[in-house]
Amino acid sequence: MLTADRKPPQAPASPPSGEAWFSSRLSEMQDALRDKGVAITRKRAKLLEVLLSSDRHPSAAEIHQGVRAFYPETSLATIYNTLDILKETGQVLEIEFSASANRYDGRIPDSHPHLICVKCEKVEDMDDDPNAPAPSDPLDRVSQATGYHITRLRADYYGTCPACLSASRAAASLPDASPERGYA
Amino acid sequence: MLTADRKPPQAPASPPSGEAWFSSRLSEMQDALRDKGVAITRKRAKLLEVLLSSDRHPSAAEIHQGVRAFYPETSLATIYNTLDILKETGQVLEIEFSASANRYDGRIPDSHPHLICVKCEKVEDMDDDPNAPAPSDPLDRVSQATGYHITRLRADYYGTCPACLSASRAAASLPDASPERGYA
DNA sequence: CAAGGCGATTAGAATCATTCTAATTTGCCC
DNA sequence: GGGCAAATTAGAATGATTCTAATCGCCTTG
Repeated sequence: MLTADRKPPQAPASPPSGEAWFSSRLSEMQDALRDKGVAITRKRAKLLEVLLSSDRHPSAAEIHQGVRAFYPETSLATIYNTLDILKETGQVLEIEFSASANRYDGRIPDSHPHLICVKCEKVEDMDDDPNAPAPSDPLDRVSQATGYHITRLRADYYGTCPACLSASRAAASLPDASPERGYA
Repeated sequence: MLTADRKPPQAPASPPSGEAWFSSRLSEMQDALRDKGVAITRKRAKLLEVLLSSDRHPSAAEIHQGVRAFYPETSLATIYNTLDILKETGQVLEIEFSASANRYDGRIPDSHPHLICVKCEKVEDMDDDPNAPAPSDPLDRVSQATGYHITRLRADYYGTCPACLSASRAAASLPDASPERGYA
């Protein structure tokens, strides 16, 4: 269910709302950009607004349109560029799809489960803790709780494997280790 | 449920192995193709073998190489084509990435968690039930259990949202509903 | 106010996995 | 052996994302 309150860590927040939340989250993102040493231009500021104003986890193209409503000269490159910075600073969560455009969550940038409609491509936040006790099949449980007909759970843990960890430790002493391309 | 042989939860799963397992799984896939009414050609048979022989969750290009070792004339289109059929029949799990090639799991085609190294792009099965009781932060828990340094959990539920469900129900009576593109 | 510098921005080209297309081949049924 | 549908192919098309090289805007300093 999509409940509506502050929760302990790991239980992602519900659809956040309210002017107070909005501006505090906005400052957070702006601070992160400032800390990174990049300018908060008008277009970037508008991008943040667009990102926080939508609960539909917009794609880069949708954000582009939103910003262009105010600054028609904005190019897609600027959107991607800024999203990259936000990703680096952990201020936006990128939800990857290979068959369609990636979607971005600026409201709740920490890992949290989503409900993804395979028909209309809606992406919603879910307040379910995937590690909560499971009385029954999780697909059924979530189906009942949400009204979706859930057919698949994607639960993947991203990190650095033991081999790569020791490789980087080695690289820390000896300079010039193998430069590895990853999913980071 | 996730694997045939029971393992203590929360370890990197040892891949299924053994000749018995291999041929039974192979028959399963072949039967699924037959049921679908498609021919099991030599190239397709080889593709299945390649898929089951690797525990690295190969990409389409890697599968292509594997098949080409035996049938050098094989084109990538055939690989994608056959993978599509396998996806439709639920015989292969596609793990989507937007920044690099998708990966395919033919050994365990049902939803299950993966460990994904963001450096070397290794993809491993994990025998963890994400709905098991969580004594602590799941990222820490999985890190300790696996030796990975886990930084992100992607936990997304795919299904059909209530609105699309009633739309299809309507479409069942009245013909000609809106044809919706999705993540299916 | 002028010059210099540097990050931000731009348009368009490049990339790359995946899908499509139209033509060709294969294998099976009669 | 001829015919036919399915399988396969090479190569073109697609589409999101990234890259590139040039330009812009703005701040600082003299």
